[in-house]
Amino acid sequence: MKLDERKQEILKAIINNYFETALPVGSRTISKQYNLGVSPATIRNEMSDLEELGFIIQPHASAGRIPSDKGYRLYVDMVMQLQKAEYRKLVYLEELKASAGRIEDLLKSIAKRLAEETNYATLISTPQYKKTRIKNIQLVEVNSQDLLVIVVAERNQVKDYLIHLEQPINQELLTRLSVCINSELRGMSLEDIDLECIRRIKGNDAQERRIMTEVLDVIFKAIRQMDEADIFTYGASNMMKLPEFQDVGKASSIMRALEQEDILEDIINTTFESDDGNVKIVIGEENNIQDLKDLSLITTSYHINGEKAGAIAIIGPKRMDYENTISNLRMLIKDIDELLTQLSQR
Amino acid sequence: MKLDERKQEILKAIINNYFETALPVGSRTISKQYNLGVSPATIRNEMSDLEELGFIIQPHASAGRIPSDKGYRLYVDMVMQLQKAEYRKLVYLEELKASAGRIEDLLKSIAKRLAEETNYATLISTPQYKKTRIKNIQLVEVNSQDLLVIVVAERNQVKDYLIHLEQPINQELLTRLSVCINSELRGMSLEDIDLECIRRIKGNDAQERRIMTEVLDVIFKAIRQMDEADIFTYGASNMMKLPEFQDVGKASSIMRALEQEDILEDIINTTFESDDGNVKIVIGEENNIQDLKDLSLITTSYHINGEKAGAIAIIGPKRMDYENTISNLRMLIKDIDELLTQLSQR
DNA sequence: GTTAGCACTCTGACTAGTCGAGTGCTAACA
DNA sequence: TGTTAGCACTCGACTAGTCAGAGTGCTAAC
Repeated sequence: MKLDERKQEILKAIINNYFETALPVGSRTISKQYNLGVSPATIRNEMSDLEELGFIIQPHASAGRIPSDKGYRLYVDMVMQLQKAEYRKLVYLEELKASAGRIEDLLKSIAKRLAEETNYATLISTPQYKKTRIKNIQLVEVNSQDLLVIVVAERNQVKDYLIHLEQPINQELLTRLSVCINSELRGMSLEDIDLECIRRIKGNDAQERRIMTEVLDVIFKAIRQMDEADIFTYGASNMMKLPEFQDVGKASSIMRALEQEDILEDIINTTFESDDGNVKIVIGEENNIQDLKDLSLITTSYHINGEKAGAIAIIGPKRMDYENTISNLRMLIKDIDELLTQLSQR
Repeated sequence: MKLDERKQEILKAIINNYFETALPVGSRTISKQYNLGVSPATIRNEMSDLEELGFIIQPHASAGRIPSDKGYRLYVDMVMQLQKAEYRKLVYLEELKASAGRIEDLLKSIAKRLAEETNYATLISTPQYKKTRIKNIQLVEVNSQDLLVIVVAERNQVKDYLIHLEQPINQELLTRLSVCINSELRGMSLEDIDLECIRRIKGNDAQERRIMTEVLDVIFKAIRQMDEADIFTYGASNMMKLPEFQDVGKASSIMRALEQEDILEDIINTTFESDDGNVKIVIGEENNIQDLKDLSLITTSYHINGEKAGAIAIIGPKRMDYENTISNLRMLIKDIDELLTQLSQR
């Protein structure tokens, strides 16, 4: 059996109608509301075929039809093809840019704003870098016994730690230690640093060894933190307004899923790894997370200095407004990459 | 009418039973399950009195009774009085202490852990200080045109910003600027700094003015960020497991409330302001947040260096396990204050 | 002051019936 | 051969009625 033009039209009509009502769609409704020039009976025959082809599902014997994941997929692919790359700058970005100084804050604001605008849930990861390289390490004397260690790494990421020392220090000692650390560690990532290198840094003097041990400790901690990404969610409760989640069991399992870090990480990682610079759509069971089988994800990665750095996901019902959401995200990602790159180079 | 001993017993029985079942409690149930030595009829009379006194409510004509906010309040006050200060160290604190380096991370872990252990929702604010005072400002040259500004403030809080400059700088210039800034700003809080002071810092040299303008900008930003507190929630979806929130409308309004920043801020601020070193309980409509009228809050403040710094709240149903939760929180707060003080002094 | 008894009320579960929306199948039509 | 009208059938949603159970308030008796 072939999916001819009329079948496609009918499928589109079913999906469109279901998108509006969240209710199974019958043959009579379609015949009346979309003038395809055929009677309900004919449409019934076609619908029977569509069901056989796997594009629609009948929840029970005398109900109308609803789209299957395969049906949604076909529809979404059609939408994506048709969509022209009409570009308009997102107004709120300018606003956010002005208020945010840090990359992380900007990303959070964007996700929050996106959740408000779309009325879906959003997910965002802070930049995740593997093997961040050390650029520069500064040791600064705060008091005579308080030492500030500042680690500057690639992309101008900065972390600092305050160390309280047993014995007093002086600037001359610090300068010497600083030169030594920098000459050994500059350009290194965490896994480049071996025991031999650590031995060389620590040196032989007992007092210096004590200080260096503490300093190295916080340097490693800093780099480890830079390598890691955080994930934030917004607008999860938007899901509970939707008619398809009026069942407490369903709503509850969704809310729980959106609180579970491993699930969120899974979404972000999958997006991140399959990055090809485009917006991706995952419908229902296409992702393998059971608790999210009634949801769709629209995901994309963002980039800093042309390198992929993190991911954004919009989570909504399967009948979500793909067209608008996708185009929103497309535009966003275009501007955001530029903005983040600026921020990281400042 | 007086609340004599038997009435109290019956009230306690009603509350206890309601705590277990979340269902209205009838006179017969009480007579059977708690041997008070009187018949259901007598209990009915007493219940009628209790209702008149405002401690219990009858949801509808032929249902049993449920506690009113006033009834809960009486019960909670009794529990709080009885509770002996049996102190046991919370095991997980040691664990968390080991893994966390930053105050913020430690607080987050605690809130997360608390949500898991209690099966309620938790809320935590990062330390909020008003009028944070500047302790020390460092200007560090990263590259010839990149300047790192490090602001060290009271309680050893550190914030850093990287500034990209139009013209190159040298260490000698930086040292001069640094001395000038520190002599003017040390010990100041944001509101102490006036225009006159800013004028003095900026000086007369055009080049220096340009640099100083940018530097001051990020210093103000840093202090403003230190004064602000962030709020984090965990375990909100725990609420949806409870029988009293099986109604989607209720569940949804609760989830929405727990996402709204102003509501969370309200809870934290109220707790923070009424701090007297003790655990506080807010039952139902005792707080003036409509969306939380079906919930109770158990709240407390935590302290750093003996000064109140932030707040923790546990949010659960009105029939939550006050006794255990309170004693948990009491123990936690005892250890946590110490731990945070340690972390802030290191 | 306590209790037994009774009439009453409300809820929830169950049943039966009706209505409307929808289907599939068949036979007739163009 | 594709399209359509007609018809029997199915299912879910709604309504009304019944019934048992849990609970109450009131009264009279202990």
